[in-house]
Order: sequence, then C-alpha cells, then structure tokens
Amino acid sequence: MGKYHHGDVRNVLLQQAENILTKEGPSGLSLRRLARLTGVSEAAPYRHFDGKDGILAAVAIDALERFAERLENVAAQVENHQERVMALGAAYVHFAVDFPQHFRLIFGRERPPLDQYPELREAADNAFDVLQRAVTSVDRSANMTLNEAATAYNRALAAWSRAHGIAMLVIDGMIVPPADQNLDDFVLGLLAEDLTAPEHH
Amino acid sequence: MGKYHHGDVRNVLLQQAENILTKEGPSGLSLRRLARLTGVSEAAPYRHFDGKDGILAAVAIDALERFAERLENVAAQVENHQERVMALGAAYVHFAVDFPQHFRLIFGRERPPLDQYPELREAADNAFDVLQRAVTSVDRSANMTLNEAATAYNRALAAWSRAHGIAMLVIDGMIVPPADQNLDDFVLGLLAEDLTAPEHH
DNA sequence: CCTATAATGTTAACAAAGTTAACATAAGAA
DNA sequence: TTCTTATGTTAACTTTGTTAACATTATAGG
Repeated sequence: MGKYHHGDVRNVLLQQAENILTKEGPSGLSLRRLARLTGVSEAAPYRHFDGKDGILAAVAIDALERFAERLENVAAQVENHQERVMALGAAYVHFAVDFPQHFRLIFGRERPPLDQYPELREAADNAFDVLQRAVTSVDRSANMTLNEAATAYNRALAAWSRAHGIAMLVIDGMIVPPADQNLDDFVLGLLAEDLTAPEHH
Repeated sequence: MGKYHHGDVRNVLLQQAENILTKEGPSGLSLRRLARLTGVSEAAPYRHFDGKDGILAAVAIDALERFAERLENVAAQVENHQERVMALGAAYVHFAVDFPQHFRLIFGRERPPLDQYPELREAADNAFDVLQRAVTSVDRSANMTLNEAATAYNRALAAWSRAHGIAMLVIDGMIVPPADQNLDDFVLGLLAEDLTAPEHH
C-alpha cells in the first residue's frame, strides 16, 4: 500500500509556497517547513525544484505573470495615451502595496539570479514591456521624429523608475501615504511632479 | 594570564562587519563568521550588540551617516537650486552603485525595523532631509506662496522616489546603464524626463 | 589594599535551516 | 516480466541564531 505521497506534488508545493510567501515573505519560506506543511518528506521538494532558488524562481515567475496581467488590464482601460502612462504607474505601486511580499520577491535581493533562470528574466521583461509600449504610444501620438523616438526607451525607464521608487519606499515604510487620501491619487500626484519647474497648479 | 580577548571588541566587530558587508552583502554577514574572523568567541558579539539585528542596525546607521554626508557635500558644491536637486539625485544613485550592499542594507528587507531602533530612523530621516531642503530651496527661489509651498514635501518625495527607483533597478540589474556613457549623465537624463510632455529637445 | 559586583569573555548546548547521500517504491517502456 | 527512470523516504552533515552556565577581568566602595 502506498504510504508514499503521490499526485502532482509539484503543484501542491507551489501553491503552498504561495501561501507562505503571502503571509510571511520570502524569508519565512523555508524548504523544510514547506515540505512539512505540504505533508511530504523534507527532501521531496528537491525532486521537483532546483533547491530553494528553484522554488523561489517558480513563485516569482508566477507573480510576475499576474503583475504583467494586471498592468495590461489597466492599460487597456485607459484611452488617453498620457493618462495611460500615469495609470500604469499607479497600478504598479498599487500592486506593490497589495502584494508587498510578491513585489519584494520579484525585485528584491532574494530573487534568484536572472541569468540563471531565463524564464524569470523573460517574465520580468514582459512586465516592463507593458510600460514601454504605453510610453511609446505617447511619443507616437505626439508625432515624434524617428530621432526623437530613439529616446523612447529612456522615457520608459524614467516612468518605470518613478513607479518603482515610490513602490519600494512605500512598502519599506520610508514613505507613509496620507491616510485621508486615496492611494492612487497620492501616487498620481507624485508621478506628475516636475522637479525642474516649481510653478505648478 | 589573559587568554581573553580584550580592548574595544565592539569597534573591531563593527569594522569587520563592515568588511564582510562590503564583500558579501547582508546575507553573508553571519554572527558566527563575524566572531571567528574577528578572533573572538562565537558568543562574544552578544555582549556588545542586541543580536544580529543589533549589529545590522549599527552598520546601517554608519552607512546612512556617510550617505548623508556625501549628499551634503554634493549639495554644497552646486549653486543653482534646480541643478542642485538633479545633482543630488545623481549622487544618490552613484552611492547606490558604489556601495550596493550598504544601500541594500539601508533600504532593503534586512534592515532592522525602524521603530525598534530610533537612531536608525533618525539617520534615515537625516538623509532625506538633505533632499528635502534642496527641493524647498527651489520652491523658495520661485517665490512660491505658502499654500504652494505646502506641496514642497510632496515634491521632495517625488525627487526621492525617482532617485531611489533608478538606484534600485540599477543595482538589481533590471536597468543596465549604457557602457559608453557617464553614469551621472545617464541618471541626470532619466531624472529630467517629463512623462506628460514628449516634445523635448 | 581588599572585596563585592558588574562587565566582558568563554564553552557547550539547542533548534532550525539548506543540502546531499543512500536507500525504497512506484510507473512505464522494452 | 524485467529493466530503467521518476519519485518518495530517512538519515546525516554543515551552518546559523540564540541562550545558559560558567570563568575572568575591571571597578567601586569599604
């Protein structure tokens, strides 16, 4: 009689890893605990994943796909090109606030090395592509010349950086969004600030 | 005869912790290894620090002080108010690239909780204050009304976020600065991008 | 100067983690 | 059926954070 656990242990492990990550973050995700909670031997995960990094990579890819999906949904709902870029920035931060542990896993120090997990790099690039396409469409709508469009990539990087910086500082507790204001509005305000010209409003 | 290690073990431990951090990052900083490298018993650090978080906090405070110092130096060297904000952003990123491990320790997940180490929070606030003062001086030079100046804090947050986002994405390998360009110039370019108005140059 | 007490060391032990080796069983192809 | 591979298991090894129990030094008060 099979005292062995069978079935798709891999998927069960992944799902359980998701649960642990959400509740306790990447540091709380211990292979042994994961195995115990899943009801499987402590060495079983090594049959399905390339050690701890392997599991982290799998979870990170999953998270990145949902992240990109969410960004695409937002992008599809906003008609105006410039508003779309802003909305994406807000959605970016919103995701980080909703799923700080996933966000940290995706971009933080415990993310497995990108060059060791090509699918991970690909998933990350996909998310950035959504932002880049939005920025490019702004540039096109402004009838930019080809020469000017060459900087479109830089403009996308700038948009990405702003959203990323806000997201990081917020989930790390360095920036505390005002309690009496909608998070998205707060973020949109920060994204719209122009540092070189203080005569706004 | 004193087979016991004596002298200011605390300082030696701190210095050694600095070395390890620089070479291997916060994860490589193990208390036992630190003690061994310092030539002291494996439990000795607990006499001088409040466990691992205690040491991390001490190192982080040190790093933050040098970070703030560097920012202040840059701020003092630039006359023009607006250029000063930009230069600070570039210096912010430059520090992150020069000392990625320190930067990660300061802002990342393994930083001990701010509310548990008041001196740590103070050191972090100091660094941000440099940015905030620079932004405020731009606003003042533009003859802002008091009402408008109320948003100065938000403008400082925006400046901070941009620099922070670029720094994070660069040291995490998501943004790769062009090899044929000066790092500061690249950063200044990103900081100056205005997302809502593509008609530049 | 002597002695009680606090500060600073030490060694030894504990539990938890990542990982691997050695072995056991199930499933499928030949 | 039988050989091979995939998938489990248990047991061990190393490292880490932490604490307890004990040893030594420094220092303050008499």
